[in-house]
Amino acid sequence: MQEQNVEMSKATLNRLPSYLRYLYQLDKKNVPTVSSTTIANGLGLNPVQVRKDIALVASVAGKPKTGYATKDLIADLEGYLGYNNTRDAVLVGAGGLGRAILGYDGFRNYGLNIVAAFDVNEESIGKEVNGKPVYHLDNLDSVVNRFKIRLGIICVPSVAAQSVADKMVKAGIRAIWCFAPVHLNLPPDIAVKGEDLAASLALLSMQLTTSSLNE
Amino acid sequence: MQEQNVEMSKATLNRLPSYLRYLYQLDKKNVPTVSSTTIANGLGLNPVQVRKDIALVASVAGKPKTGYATKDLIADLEGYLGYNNTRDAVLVGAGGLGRAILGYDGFRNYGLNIVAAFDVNEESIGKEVNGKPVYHLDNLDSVVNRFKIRLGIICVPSVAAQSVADKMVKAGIRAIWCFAPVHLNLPPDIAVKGEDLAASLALLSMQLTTSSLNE
DNA sequence: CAAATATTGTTATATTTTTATCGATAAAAA
DNA sequence: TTTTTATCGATAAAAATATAACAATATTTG
Repeated sequence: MQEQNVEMSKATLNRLPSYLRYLYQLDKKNVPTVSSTTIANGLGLNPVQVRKDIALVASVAGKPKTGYATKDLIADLEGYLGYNNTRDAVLVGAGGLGRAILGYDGFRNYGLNIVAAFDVNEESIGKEVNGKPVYHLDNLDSVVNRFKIRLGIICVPSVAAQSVADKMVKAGIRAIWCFAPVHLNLPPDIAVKGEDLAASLALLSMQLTTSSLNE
Repeated sequence: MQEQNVEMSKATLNRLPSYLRYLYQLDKKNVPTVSSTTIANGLGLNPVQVRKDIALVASVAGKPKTGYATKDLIADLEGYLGYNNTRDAVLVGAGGLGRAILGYDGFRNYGLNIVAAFDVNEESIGKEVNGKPVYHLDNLDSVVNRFKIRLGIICVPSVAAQSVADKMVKAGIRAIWCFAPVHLNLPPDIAVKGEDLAASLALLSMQLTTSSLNE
């Protein structure tokens, strides 16, 4: 639906969700328009950078002296980030973190829908978590194929992560979100996003020592 | 303890944990030395970039034709990233995600120690999660002060996040890791890392459509 | 209605980050 | 022992990214 043929830098792409979060806040306070300067100040960025980022996604030009219509900007960002198109995903590993993710209904607002979970632990198999069925891992291939699912979430312990990732790829998964703090060896055409939460927190913790604040 | 006075870019800092994950894997296979080319190939990076990153943290020079000693490099990275110094943290919001984080023992390997959790839900107060006590939120200030804690983790619903963040800052917290997908308005000297998991997954999902793979 | 002002979008400049090049060197091979 | 090779570290070039400068233009103020 939305065009992404314009050159969109990695850095810009990572900033877009933060703009959106900021705009939601303004919209809730019924602020009808917003300037690049306001956004920049709110997020600690440069106003020109904000304008340039916005120019890449906005369908309507901003008005001098006024800025952008908050609701329009929200709609454009949501559209660009694909929050309007639903995409299905599967999750493997219905332990603590897996169940927490299954239990979070907010994914729907981002166009994401976890259709099923998989595990090898007989305790959880056959039950549901937040309305989502938990199947045995052996059924992964069948479900992924049947529903043509491309997105996989790994919440298993580190030792099992590579094996699960391999199974996912074999089943047809093309992008993997991995919470196990390990390096996955996968074909280069598979998009992998490692979410090493502990390392992420450690990085934040480092900033306390260094007192150099980088986001 | 470790010096960070050399100019370390944001981008480099984010790559360091991935080097470490990759090196752990090699070390487990008893690979004694590793070259920048090997690491770069494994992680899809440029070898020169890897060498430069390593130069900023390594205490020993690499040897021509051989590379770096795996264990030395691991030690240097762990040291630089502060995985050896323990730092305490508190967590607010003992719901699904909060409990999952409390239940994860791996934080210890990163020098992180969650000392207590806080909530307002009478159900969980007074109990323990993975050996960590859950107190009423009213006790946050007292605990943070008593143990001189600087690091706070927010796992409450979005509507409560700002209020919890304010309480944390008032209590003396200097760095906040926030899982609620909202923009927090806080003094500029407070380090904030927003962990918008759904947005993160949505970004990964976008790559499926665009088929341009950026990490 | 004219002047002042805030803001946009664009073009130009500066900075940062990445990648390429190259001489030096340790290990391996001839 | 000499030659070849893989690799490092440093410097140089290129690419990407961020910031500054500025003309154009709505809105507000006098």
